[in-house]
Amino acid sequence: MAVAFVIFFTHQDAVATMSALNGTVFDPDTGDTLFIELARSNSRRSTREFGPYRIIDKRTGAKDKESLDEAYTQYDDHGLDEQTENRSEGEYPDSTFGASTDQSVEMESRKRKGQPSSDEKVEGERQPCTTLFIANLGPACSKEELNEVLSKYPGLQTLKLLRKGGMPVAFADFQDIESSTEALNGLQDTYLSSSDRGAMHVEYARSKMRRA
DNA sequence: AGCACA
Repeated sequence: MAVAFVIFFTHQDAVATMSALNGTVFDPDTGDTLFIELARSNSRRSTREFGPYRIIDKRTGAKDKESLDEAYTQYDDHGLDEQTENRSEGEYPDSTFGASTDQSVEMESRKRKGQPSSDEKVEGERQPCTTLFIANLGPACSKEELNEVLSKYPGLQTLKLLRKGGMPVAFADFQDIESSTEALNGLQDTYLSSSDRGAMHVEYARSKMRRA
């Protein structure tokens, strides 16, 4: 029995197509009908693959289950970009269809032990960078106050305080990663006198600050 | 958890 996975752009499209095609006789000789249901987890695809649909059929003559696992393993290895995926944690079950390959089983067990695997970023930690992102600032926080605290650390170059939207956040750029790391470690979980909440939260910024 | 500027 062959198995196929089809990706749709929207959930609605998938459901509509499913109800339209379910039960369709596709082999007039045997009277076999299509059986369609929503997959247990989404196919994972890279953003590069948008546009015309692609057919992926990597069966090598092995039995269906094994060949599908193999196809999924290759598919997963191809250009997967977790960050650009519009997926929130827990929206889908942790185990995908391909989770029975040795590699993903190994990854699953590492996840449970809280260890990063080779091709997985450490949760909550970002790539070191000269720019720091500072959050959990109170509404009364001023640029002057922040500057006072930040300039205790050598190498501070630029400080920006953003107040648009909700609570203010700040970006602080340092001379080099050594300096920004010193400041990050020193300032993490420390309090500003203006704060009406918890301590500052400092991380490496997602992207380095661009100087004019 | 919240990440802009060019």
